Amino acid sequence: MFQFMTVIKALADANRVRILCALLGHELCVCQIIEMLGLAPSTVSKHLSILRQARLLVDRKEGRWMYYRHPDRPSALVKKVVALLKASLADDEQMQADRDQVENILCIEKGELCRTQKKT
Amino acid sequence: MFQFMTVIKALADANRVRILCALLGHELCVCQIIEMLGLAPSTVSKHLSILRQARLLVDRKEGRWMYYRHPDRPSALVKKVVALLKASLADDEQMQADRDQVENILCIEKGELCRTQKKT
DNA sequence: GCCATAATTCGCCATGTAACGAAATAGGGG
DNA sequence: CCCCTATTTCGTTACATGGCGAATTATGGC
Repeated sequence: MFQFMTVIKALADANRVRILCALLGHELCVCQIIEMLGLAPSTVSKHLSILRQARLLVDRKEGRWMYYRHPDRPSALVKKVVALLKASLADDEQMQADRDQVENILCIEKGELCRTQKKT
Repeated sequence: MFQFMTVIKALADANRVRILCALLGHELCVCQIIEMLGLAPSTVSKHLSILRQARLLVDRKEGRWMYYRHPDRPSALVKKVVALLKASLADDEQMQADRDQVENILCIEKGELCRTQKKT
């Protein structure tokens, strides 16, 4: 029950759902997720930590950059939840827009991306 | 997205999940749900209204009594969510305890049940 | 029609949560 | 070895949510 509620509560925020969907195809660096959501780094970091605690995501450190992705061997619950996400939001307008934006973000060099974020 | 978030947020409370699980086999009267949860009538009524708005439950009025149950023709999303509930919480301790208690509650005559609640 | 009562709505309070900016942490490059 | 910078942690604020009791609504029995 506790584990179930942890996972559901992690899903109970639209920005966290957007993160999960954006990571469906590939892993992303934190600064790329920040760019997609348009939120403060501290806010995004908190969201990622909640998703990590629920075992919905895992992280990987590479130098100064931190990457997040879906776990390689997810629990049965996580697997079902992700399947639910895919089935329910595949055609969602917001998710489509996010996918498009991530395409653009992936074209920007990461150093460049972070420098831009500091200014705005 | 909005609909998805409505359903997930409705699930993001342990007492509402308990209600959904308790209603898996049969419909229940509000006073019976109140008895199972041990919460104030107004609180339970609010929870039920949230579940109804998310289309996770439907209600049926019979005289002074209001019955809640799972919808007869649930949406694809609701169907999947309920399947997830069943799969994830079938062996849950709390859910088992609730099932047992509902068994007992069903033995009490509803008028009697409501009278008992007014006193305590 | 009036009273009793099951349920809901309303108003309030306490707690939880999402957002931000500032400060701290960790890793690479000079 | 020190600095620069990507990320996290901390402290604060505003708002959402869950809980209760009182008042309201709706229905059946007298």
